[in-house]
Amino acid sequence: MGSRWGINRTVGQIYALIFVAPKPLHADDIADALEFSRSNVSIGLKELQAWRLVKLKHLAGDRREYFEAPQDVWEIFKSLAEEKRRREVEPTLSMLRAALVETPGSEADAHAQKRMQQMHELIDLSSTWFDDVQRLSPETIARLMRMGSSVKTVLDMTDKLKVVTGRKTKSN
Amino acid sequence: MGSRWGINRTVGQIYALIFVAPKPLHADDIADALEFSRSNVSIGLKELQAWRLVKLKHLAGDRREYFEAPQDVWEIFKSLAEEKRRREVEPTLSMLRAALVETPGSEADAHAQKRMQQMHELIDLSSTWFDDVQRLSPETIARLMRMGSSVKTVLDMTDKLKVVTGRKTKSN
DNA sequence: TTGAGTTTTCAGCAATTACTGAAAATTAAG
DNA sequence: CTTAATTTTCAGTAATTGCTGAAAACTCAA
Repeated sequence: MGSRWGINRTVGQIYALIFVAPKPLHADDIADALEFSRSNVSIGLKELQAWRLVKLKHLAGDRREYFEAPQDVWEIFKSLAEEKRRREVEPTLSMLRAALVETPGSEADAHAQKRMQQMHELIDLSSTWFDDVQRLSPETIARLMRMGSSVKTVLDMTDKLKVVTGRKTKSN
Repeated sequence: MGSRWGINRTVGQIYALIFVAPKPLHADDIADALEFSRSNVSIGLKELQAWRLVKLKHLAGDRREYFEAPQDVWEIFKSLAEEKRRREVEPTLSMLRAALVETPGSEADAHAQKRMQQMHELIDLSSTWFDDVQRLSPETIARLMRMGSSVKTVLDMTDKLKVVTGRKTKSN
């Protein structure tokens, strides 16, 4: 289920187990529950740590390493998005930028650059936007989301207000 | 580059070529340009059609099938999101729902359900929201995005207005 | 209806990715 | 320092996924 987030099946299973568990787990718990080899679990946990999806906990009087998932699901979502951005989005943007500074050698090249420019703009805009939104309080985000498409009405209303009071709109 | 959208390397390359090309291409063009076997290209194109990322075009006086990418990048983004939703998000939500109607057999089960409930809410909320936003005009979306986090100010302002005029807010 | 041009299918091979067990490394208590 | 508990590494193997060429199927013009 949902192995399309850049992590593979087993790592996903390990994460799911940690996510639903009522208390932190250690590697043997996991290997035991899922019937994976101990080494497989070790690698999986490393990967989950790299994605910052699990937190390492040391329990008093126990040398073993315990892992747990953040309690707040929105937190999880943010980590995932951040890592995905760092690993995939940013490298893509860099490559596009590199291609855009080349001098086009033909009509076709020039056209390709135009297309890459469009793609760059879209990706850049979305990721910057996501970054911004991420910084809002969870409540504000929830409010924004619950509004759905009626956000348009609010934007329109705001524009009108600004016109009336003689202020310039931010957009355009 | 960006093979994490659920399509593999070769399919990605095929798409990139079609995307930047100034005019529609046919399968042999692609096989030739990328040095893939004809069958590989055929399969790749099938997949791109399934994702609705390329459009089939029949050119007059030529029996071959030509393919091109939508001109509007936002269109591309929407197709991708829609398909991803249909293929990954919806099945995930169904599985979560199925797990949520089970009667928990233990404390641990009950806790697991609580967690799954949280996850379901988050995913459901985000995907419904995306659906809603998708229906806005490209300009409205662009405006919303360019606003970034200052959208909060607008929401706050709106709330105030509603209080003054005695109307209930939509949120909460 | 035939056949040339074109696309699709698929069995077999290649490449990649994932998993295991055993051994090595690390860690902390005694 | 030693030792036992624990984690990590890694070579070998298993499983999965991707690619190819050849043959089959399709399609349209004549």
